[in-house]
Amino acid sequence: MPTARVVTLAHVAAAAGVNASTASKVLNGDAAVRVGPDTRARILAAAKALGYRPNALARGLRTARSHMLGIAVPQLENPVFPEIILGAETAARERGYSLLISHSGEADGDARLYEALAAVSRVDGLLVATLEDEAVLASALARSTVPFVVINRKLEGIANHVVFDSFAAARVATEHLLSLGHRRIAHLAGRTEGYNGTRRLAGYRAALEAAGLVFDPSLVVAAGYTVEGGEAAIRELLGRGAGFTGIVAATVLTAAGAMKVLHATGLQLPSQMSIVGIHDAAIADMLHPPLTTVRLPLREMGSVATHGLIDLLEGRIGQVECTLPIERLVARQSCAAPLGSRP
Amino acid sequence: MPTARVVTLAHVAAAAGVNASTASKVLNGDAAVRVGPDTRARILAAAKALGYRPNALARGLRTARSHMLGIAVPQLENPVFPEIILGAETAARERGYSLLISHSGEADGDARLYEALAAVSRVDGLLVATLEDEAVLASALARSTVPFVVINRKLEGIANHVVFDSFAAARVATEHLLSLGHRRIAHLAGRTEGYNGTRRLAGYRAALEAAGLVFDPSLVVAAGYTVEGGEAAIRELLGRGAGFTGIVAATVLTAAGAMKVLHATGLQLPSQMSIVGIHDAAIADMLHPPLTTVRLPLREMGSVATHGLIDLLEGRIGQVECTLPIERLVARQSCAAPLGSRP
DNA sequence: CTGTTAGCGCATTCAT
DNA sequence: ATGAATGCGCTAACAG
Repeated sequence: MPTARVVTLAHVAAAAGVNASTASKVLNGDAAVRVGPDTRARILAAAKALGYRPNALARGLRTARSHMLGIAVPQLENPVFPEIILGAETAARERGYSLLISHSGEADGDARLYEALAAVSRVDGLLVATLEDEAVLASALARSTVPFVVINRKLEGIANHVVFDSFAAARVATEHLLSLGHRRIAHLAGRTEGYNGTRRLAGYRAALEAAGLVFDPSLVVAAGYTVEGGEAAIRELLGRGAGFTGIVAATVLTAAGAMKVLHATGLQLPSQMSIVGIHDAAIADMLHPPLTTVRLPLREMGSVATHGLIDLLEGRIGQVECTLPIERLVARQSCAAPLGSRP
Repeated sequence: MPTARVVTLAHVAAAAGVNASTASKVLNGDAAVRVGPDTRARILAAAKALGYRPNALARGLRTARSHMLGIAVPQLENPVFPEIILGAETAARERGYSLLISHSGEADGDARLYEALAAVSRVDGLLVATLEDEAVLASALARSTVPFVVINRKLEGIANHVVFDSFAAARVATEHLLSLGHRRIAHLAGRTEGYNGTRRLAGYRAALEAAGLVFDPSLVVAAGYTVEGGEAAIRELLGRGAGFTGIVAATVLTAAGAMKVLHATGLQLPSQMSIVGIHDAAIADMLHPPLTTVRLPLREMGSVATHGLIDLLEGRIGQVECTLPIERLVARQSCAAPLGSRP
């Protein structure tokens, strides 16, 4: 497999009749270099004519900057992660960086996770969007030799992070149901220990209390972030016999799982049961009925984290701490006024 | 931002009291080197003790192999691509390669696409899963300086590709409906010019004809590969008034779009209309009713393409040409016997 | 204004 | 069985 003829800086310099270092300065737009306009033109012309492409490896070796970023995600099945990656990849490209992907899979135990992170070697920095247990993640990250920004959660003792306002997301979702007249609203929570889980639960509760309702723990079930979790949780809730007419689901997958069970139960959506999901994934609009959601700035989260990481790397800033506002509620057909309310 | 102390080969060599070149040979398991067992042990121990990690950039510069692969995908919104990426990333990691991601977005025109590919510079090879027009893609690829494998389509004049059996996928889907007693089966086709589109159409038609039915062009509409395309196509079909009781949808997104319209129309699924989708994405099970699908070897396609590309790179093989069999039909609740059939 | 020199970290001849 | 020397392609000091 003969690699195609590769044009090096030396070729360009030779063609332009200058020294390689001069060509390097000109091509890199080194501001501190004063060079004759004709020389500059010759170099540029030669580079273009020869189709010169700098060797990123050599440059990286010399400058100790690979211009590559790694992103660690737990999985690709949940649409949350492709969205984050999309934002990250776009931002990275804008800034002249490439994005190396690594999915940690079912990594448990920090050694395994650390391996996944280390596999993303030769990167200048790391974007971390995994779902590990706090302690495990912190321990793995403590060994990192490069700067990193944590996406989608705040970690005790770790400065750099970009999150969105999970509290507001749940509050807005709950308020929507409240405004429709619902008074008994259940919450299919995420992981009630995690950052997002606790914030969402708090947002749900705050909305309830602001409306003068009392928080009823029997209306809350931890459902995780999967379809199966949603199914199990709604069954549990239904089994408890604690009447409710609306549901705030922690994610769109949780909502989908709940809807499967509700359909099986024969309950009519939205007339007999309303549901709001948090995360406006494409699937929300494919569910039946189309799911009302809170649109989350996931792409933006990836993008902001990436710009922040690069700024960090380049010494422009010292820290990345950002909480993005949620976008808005997207009303579809999964919510209606509760049955009992006046018509 | 002081980069953490970095251990080089020289450090290891010094610690072991040997020359760097010796350490290099031992650490790389160079077979042609005979080295004293104690020396070898000392080197290995020193490397481990110091936590030596070879500098991938330096190694790449020296060997002219970056051990990085690029994957170009058109988008991340369609779950097809994350699945392919997952397979590719896993395979790459198994072989000691990293995966650099690049989404070409709405690239049209080969210059733009070429830029996207070139952005994935510094890679040893390229995995190409874009959706471009044949000519555009071929023209962009012609400029590639590295070997590539095309995923999910065959291209005129381009040898290396990994596809799945699109013909069989559509045939199996159609046969399922046939076996249930359907006789008027519509096809929401993909892009009827593309590789997959034509193969699927052919598979659909073959199944029909094998069952002694005549192919009716008025039952086929090009729907592309999006939800909106599915919606438009089913409306078109319904508008034609050509009666049918079953639908073979080119993708799960197409099927989801069709189902939205069918629900809006008030048709009962599956009692009044059956539907099968091609591609067993996670969403299939979240639709209502859960969608019967043909499971496609997407992850495997990514994995096989990646192994093939690496084999190509390493000179183990000369060509990658592979058509993967489909996995199987996954029956859910979107199909039933047609109304007219005996009970 | 431009050229010279040096070296990033590694793998690879070729000598011992 | 090991070491010395060389250079991959590039950029950064420093000369001139």
